[in-house]
Amino acid sequence: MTTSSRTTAEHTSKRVRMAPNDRRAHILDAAQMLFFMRGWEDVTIADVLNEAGISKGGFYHHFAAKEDLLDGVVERFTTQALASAQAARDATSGNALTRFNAFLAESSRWKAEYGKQMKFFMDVMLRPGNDVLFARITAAANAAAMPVLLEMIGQGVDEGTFDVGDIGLVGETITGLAQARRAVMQDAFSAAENGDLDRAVARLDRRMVAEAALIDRILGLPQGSVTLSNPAEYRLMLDAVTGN
Amino acid sequence: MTTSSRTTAEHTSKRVRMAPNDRRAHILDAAQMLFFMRGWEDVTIADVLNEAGISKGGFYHHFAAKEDLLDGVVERFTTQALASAQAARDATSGNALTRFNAFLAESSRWKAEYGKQMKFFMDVMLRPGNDVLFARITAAANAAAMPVLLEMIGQGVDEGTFDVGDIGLVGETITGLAQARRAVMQDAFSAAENGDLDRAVARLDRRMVAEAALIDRILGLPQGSVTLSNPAEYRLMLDAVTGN
DNA sequence: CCCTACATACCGACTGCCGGTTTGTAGGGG
DNA sequence: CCCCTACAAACCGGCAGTCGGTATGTAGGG
Repeated sequence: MTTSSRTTAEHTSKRVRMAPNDRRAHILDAAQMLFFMRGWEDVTIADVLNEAGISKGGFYHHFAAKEDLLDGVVERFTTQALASAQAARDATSGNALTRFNAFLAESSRWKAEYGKQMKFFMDVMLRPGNDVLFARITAAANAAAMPVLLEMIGQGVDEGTFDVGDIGLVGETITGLAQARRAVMQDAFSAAENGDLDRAVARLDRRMVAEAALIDRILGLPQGSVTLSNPAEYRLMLDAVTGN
Repeated sequence: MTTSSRTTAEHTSKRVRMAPNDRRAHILDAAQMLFFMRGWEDVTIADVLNEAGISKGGFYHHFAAKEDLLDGVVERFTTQALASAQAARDATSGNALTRFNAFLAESSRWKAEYGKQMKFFMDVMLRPGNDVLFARITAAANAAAMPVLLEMIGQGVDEGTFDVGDIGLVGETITGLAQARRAVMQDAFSAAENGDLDRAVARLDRRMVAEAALIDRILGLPQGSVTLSNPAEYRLMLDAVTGN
């Protein structure tokens, strides 16, 4: 009934003033949605303007360039994505392995919860031409996750739980694993879409088990220490896709 | 004095007919040089036209789009880069470890030989905004190197030399290492440019030793099996930079 | 309490440039 | 001689970014 709160555009052409932070967030919402659906190169400023229901001048009052939008979206998204996992790590006491596993578990849970959006995400990321978006997001995510990772590995080394050569290298390798996982993810997603949910879950789980075993080696842990397998959550996440 | 063979542009506007393959290569030369110096987004078709001394019509007669240029350059470059290493592997007989080390050694030698171009390469790749170029090249290089890697790992597993869980995952992890190395490389390059060659060599060598140790673990080999350290070559490569 | 002066959010026509297309032409092999 | 291919050059549509101007507050003096 009120004049405000339109979900999509529909120019009222009435000028609405907002607090800078709110407007920024509002524009970022529109941009993020478009980027995740259609990628970076395919989305024009005009699209964002239309979606956000704002003018060009208004936009450029809050953002210096199209690139700024990317930075903003990427930062918000990665911060969000990491926050819960980091909190889980902080809330867990005990030795490094326990905390590391808590971190991984919460990270996995987050992905399952946002399964549907992850599907869009993955779909778009995989399309060639969207290397930019993907590179930016993974780079930002890695940069954000790295100190968290290193702190845990450092604790493990201090405790004598972990046996590691170059800590930084190990951190990079582990984030590299998550990065390389995207191909498998895409595979699983498409399998799930074709109705073969069991196969999709199995494929993802097989990958995660292999990754866990590799990380055990890398950290100098006995096999079975790191737990990454959680078929139930994979099923949840992949199911969210088919349920559309 | 002759009308032909200008190194840079200077329109003669005289029509010169070339065999398609030659012209293609000629354009790729110009494009590669520009891309490596200024990146992908910053180079316009007009720049390439100017550098190659050809018209737009001529260009689009040989390439369907700007993207095609990227593909062409990337493919040529990665093929070149991998060829010698692959040949070294093929020429070496013996167990998997021996062949793997031969492969790594030749790959390193190639980088040392092309040190100067590598410097440009790294410089450009590191600049934000060139994610596309970097992503494409690494993706292509990984794709090209993967079968070669997998063949060797497979042999090692069959022989019982290697102890590996998921072969594909191991391959991805190893290529991931090379990918993550770029930051260290950039560090070393800039240190070398500031005259601190010893420090640069030491830093790179330290990284390579750590990588080798990690790969030992990943492949289930005793420490010291995989050799990646070669300070003399690092010095050669880094020296080529300062010698400019 | 209101009016003025100023700051800031916002608008929309306009521009320069860039990737790509179309139409025209030279020139060498058959 | 001629025709097909390699090339030239004018042209086009669309995009990111700019700029002069307008609406919406807000602070402070009378």
